[in-house]
Amino acid sequence: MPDHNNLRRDKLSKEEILSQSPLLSSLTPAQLEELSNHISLTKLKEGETLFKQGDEYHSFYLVVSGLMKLYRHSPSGQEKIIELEESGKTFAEALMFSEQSHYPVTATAMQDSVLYKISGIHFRNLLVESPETSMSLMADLSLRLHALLKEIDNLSLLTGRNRVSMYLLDQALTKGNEFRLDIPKNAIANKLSIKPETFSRLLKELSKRNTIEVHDSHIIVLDLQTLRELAGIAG
Amino acid sequence: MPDHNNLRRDKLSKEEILSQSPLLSSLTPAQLEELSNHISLTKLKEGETLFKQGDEYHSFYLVVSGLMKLYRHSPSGQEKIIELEESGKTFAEALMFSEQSHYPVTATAMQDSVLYKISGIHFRNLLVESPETSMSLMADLSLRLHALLKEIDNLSLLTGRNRVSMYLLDQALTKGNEFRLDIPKNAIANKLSIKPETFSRLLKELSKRNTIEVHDSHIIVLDLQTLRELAGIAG
DNA sequence: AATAGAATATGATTTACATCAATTCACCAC
DNA sequence: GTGGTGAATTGATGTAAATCATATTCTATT
Repeated sequence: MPDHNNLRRDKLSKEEILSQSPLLSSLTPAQLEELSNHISLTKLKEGETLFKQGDEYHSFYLVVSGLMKLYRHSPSGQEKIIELEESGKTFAEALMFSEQSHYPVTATAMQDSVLYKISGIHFRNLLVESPETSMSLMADLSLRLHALLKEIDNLSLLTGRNRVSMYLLDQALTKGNEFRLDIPKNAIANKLSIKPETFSRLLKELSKRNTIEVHDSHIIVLDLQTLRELAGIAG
Repeated sequence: MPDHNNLRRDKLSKEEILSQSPLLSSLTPAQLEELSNHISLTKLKEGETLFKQGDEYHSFYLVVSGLMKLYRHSPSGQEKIIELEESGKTFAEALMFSEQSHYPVTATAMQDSVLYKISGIHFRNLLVESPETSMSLMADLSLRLHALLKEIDNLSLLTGRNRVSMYLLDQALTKGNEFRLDIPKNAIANKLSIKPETFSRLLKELSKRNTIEVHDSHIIVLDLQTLRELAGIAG
């Protein structure tokens, strides 16, 4: 319901959409024009898989609309969501450097999605000619590294309870004290590296403590302070 | 008098040592010469701390000799080793992009160590003129990204038992079936995100199953196949 | 409306660890 | 030697979360 942006987006030209991405915004119009020939539109229905972990790399992607789930398979058949990419985000661009590389994750659409598919080789060539772009890409990579470091912290240093609190806190701070969980609960649980059952129990526990109120996916935060404490600071 | 090696080392020019690093190898002699003015030698005794998590960023480092431990602090005072860097490796180079940035980890010497300290800003300026170097830096960043992704996998998908097996397997494959643990056991445990007690118990368990033999830090792998299975494949 | 199939919720049980505590051992200073 | 500090081991106990099992929705499709 809330997403007016997507409708707007469809009216924009390829170049306009592309230049909204931090990764591509430092390209000159000429460069963008040139690259544009090696960019194509990809549409996916919910549940469709774009590429699989281990597939040979050729392109990276920009999410125009929809929601992509990037996840890894373990040998035992479990999966772990690494990232959920929403409109405006690029993913799998880190791979264009290692010549002969393979996707380290599987990418599947969680909603009907529209993506731009951008040729890794051609973008790479562009980088060689545009130090500016290289710089901004490197800055982006460095940001991601930070985010992953923090994720490792969370996994190894915090409990599931901490992570759930942190997630709710984060949502409350960006969306206000009353909000909807916009992703299915089992996906959230996975992202937080706990089982859906545990997620459910933890939500219930927080309700009982009167820290939050839960009505299906509608959440009301009653006690931000407690949530902060349960999150283990760090926010 | 007897120690020719060290004398030799000292005879290697700064440039020669530096150019062995993948990150610096694509610089032209002139560029390297120029950068050289912004590189200095740093010596650390075992236990000394180079920089702390949160310190303001100014330089990245190349390990000439020794062993550096990079770790993060949790609010509750725990620490988690993110990386152990040995000779030839560079670290903290991902930060040179964000202007006003801070080290995301603490770096402490685990042995007496010698490092080159390389000015982030100056190196960054060089990148503009050296697309090749940018590429290799981006490849490096992208590798690290992968490594962290894998670490996240390990933490969320595998058990401590899996990780210990994987660690031993890895050691066995690189050093042979009989090897020494070259890092204190408590540091290994930390790297694997388990407690030293648990590490000890798991080693014992593997001994009992006749998968390995343990004599203090001397390990003999008896059954590589079992180790492989316990590691959950993936190696 | 009827039924199948997900996603959720709740309960009972098990598991892998952490935690707490005590002991031994090695290494170093004096 | 004596004592001290810190690493490693071993044991007893506690606990978070997974697992297994069963309801309870909720949604989608015919």
